Amino acid sequence: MSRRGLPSNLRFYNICIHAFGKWKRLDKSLKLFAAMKAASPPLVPDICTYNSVIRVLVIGGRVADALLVFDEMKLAGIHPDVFTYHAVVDGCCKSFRMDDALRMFQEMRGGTRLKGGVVVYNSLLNGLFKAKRLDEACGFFETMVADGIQCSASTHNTVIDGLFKNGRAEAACRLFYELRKKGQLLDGIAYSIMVREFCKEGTGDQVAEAVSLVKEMEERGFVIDLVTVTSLLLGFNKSRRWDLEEKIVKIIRDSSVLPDAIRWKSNMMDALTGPQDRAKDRTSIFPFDGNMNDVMSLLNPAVCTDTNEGTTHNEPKDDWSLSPHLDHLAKHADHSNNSAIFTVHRGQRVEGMGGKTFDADMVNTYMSIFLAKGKLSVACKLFGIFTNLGRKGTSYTYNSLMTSFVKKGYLKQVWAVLHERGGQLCPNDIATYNLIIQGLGQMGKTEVASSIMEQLSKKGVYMDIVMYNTLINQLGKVGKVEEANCLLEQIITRGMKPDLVTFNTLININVKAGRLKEADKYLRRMIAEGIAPNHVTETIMIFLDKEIQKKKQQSK
DNA sequence: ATAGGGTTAG
Repeated sequence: MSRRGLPSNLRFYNICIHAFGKWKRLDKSLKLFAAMKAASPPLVPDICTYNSVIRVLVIGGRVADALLVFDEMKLAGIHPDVFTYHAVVDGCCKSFRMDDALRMFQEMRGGTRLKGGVVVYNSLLNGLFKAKRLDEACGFFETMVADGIQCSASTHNTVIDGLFKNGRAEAACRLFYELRKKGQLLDGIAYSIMVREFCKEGTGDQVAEAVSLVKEMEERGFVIDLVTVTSLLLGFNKSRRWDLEEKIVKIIRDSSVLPDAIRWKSNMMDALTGPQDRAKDRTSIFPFDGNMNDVMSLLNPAVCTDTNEGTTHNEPKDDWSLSPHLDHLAKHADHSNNSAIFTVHRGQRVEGMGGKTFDADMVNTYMSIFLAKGKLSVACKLFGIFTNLGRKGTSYTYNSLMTSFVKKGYLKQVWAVLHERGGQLCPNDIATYNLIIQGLGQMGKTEVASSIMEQLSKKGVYMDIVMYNTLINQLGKVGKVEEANCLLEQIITRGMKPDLVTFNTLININVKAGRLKEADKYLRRMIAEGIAPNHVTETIMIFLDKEIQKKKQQSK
């Protein structure tokens, strides 16, 4: 297509659609698309338009729609390029649609012979690890090498993190130390992952090891950012090694976030020792009367109103349009921000001191420390101080507060917090929904939790392994063991792999229900999957043993 | 334009 023939306006629209996507204003982007087509003379969407719209849909968590638009684009005779494939592959990976992601990837690599860069490979690699498909992830890593792709630091970080999260700590460490020996392709993030792992267990020795790694980071000139500092703070608190905190301040020469974080902490401690506002702890703002419709509408307006499904067929069809689905989306742009169920992006990235999120992230960190200690009212007070500052909480602030409320059975407070968020721009992230599922179980509303998951499933919304594990446990507790067992098959059907928690939960609920044979079956299956039992499994097995002994005694 | 902070099991 000749450059001269292109209306200059098209480029302008494309840039705006892309920009609004970054701000998570899906509605604005879609409206712009509609406006563009309605212009006179009408502008014809080009590859850049489609790439932008697809990216925007992915960012807004509307992966299913993004895939439909992707198909429409091909039907319209526009050939996807590497950017298009990158967007759809990335979207699929982030929403646990690994089979779709792999299919797209093969289409790109085999069918169109486009050569994707290392970024696409990294995206897929990360997705496979996140979906707990360890063997495939390792295999894919080899494919990458075979394809002649030059691994980047991100590749190694993804593999190190993926090995840790899949119970292969030893292999992860080996890779890290091997790369360190070679002195190549390791950056601050690799160190940060190692620091996190050493801090997680919280024994004094391990946290000391983490501190020495941070020292090495400093020597190598890597930035010790807020993510790393957060891991350290959690480690100091768990191990109670305050001497290490002092030590690390001395180690760090360059100005970094750590001194700021520690100063922030002492200011916060001062504020917290002031008079406690008990009323804030127990405000019952939410008039929860047991009406489950409220819960459903809170979860997802579209589930209740049915407006989205109904309109598709009643609309006058424009037979000439090459993008009917996208047109439909654009027409209903106003609702598009509400009907996104999850954001694909989980939390917000932290840029470091000076960034707007510093306070929010510090609150998050200390909130989880207080909550872990069961100091709910201190956490509430902290939350109050934070809200009075007039800042918007990131989703994690709410999530950690709600986790604790849910665990203590303060469901009213959970609803209050959710209502507070009602008018917010950003859709809740998946952790929030995991909490709701958990909360419903606490209220004895397992069947509601179950039906919500079923509806999400029907809508093609992605659910992560935590959500499944939570529901499996709840079904088991109310005696619906058979249904729980079925969920395992559903996990597999959806292209995910059950993890250690899934199997421990399944074994546990089957033991408790007296189904010893099934419990044994799941144990074997777990081992066959290459998942190593841990101390939780052991506890469950001891219980299983006792049950078997009891049975033998009875039969005598 | 990809990677790192927590959440699920006893």
